[in-house]
Amino acid sequence: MIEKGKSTYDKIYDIVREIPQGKVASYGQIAELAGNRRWSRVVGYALNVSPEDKGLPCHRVVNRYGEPSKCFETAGENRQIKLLEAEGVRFVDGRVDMEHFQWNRRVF
DNA sequence: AACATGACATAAG
DNA sequence: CCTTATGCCATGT
Repeated sequence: MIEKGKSTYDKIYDIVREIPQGKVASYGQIAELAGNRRWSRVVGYALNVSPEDKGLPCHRVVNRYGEPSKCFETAGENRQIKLLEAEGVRFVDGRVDMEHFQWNRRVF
């Protein structure tokens, strides 16, 4: 069967939903897993226009430096950081410790 | 079809 | 470390 209807955004959302709790993924990583590593920008755009946060842990997506999005800034604090820390993700100097918390997809 | 936008990534100075 | 500039690509107008 021809499976269509799956737009690029859907693929991206699908990957994002697979990010386990306590882990984070970079835009480039998601783009690559979604099928094209050059979709990094599209990933950000997709999350920006994401219809709902339901089942979409967009807070587990950070840039390659582990920095959270400014869109989560509220009252001078990043809600994204709080959410991640609540999941066990450690932050160092305002950035995620990517070395230890970046999603591997093949857990091991 | 053309242009503008964007929660990125990489390179260069 | 910082700022610019360029590449990249789906979407919306």
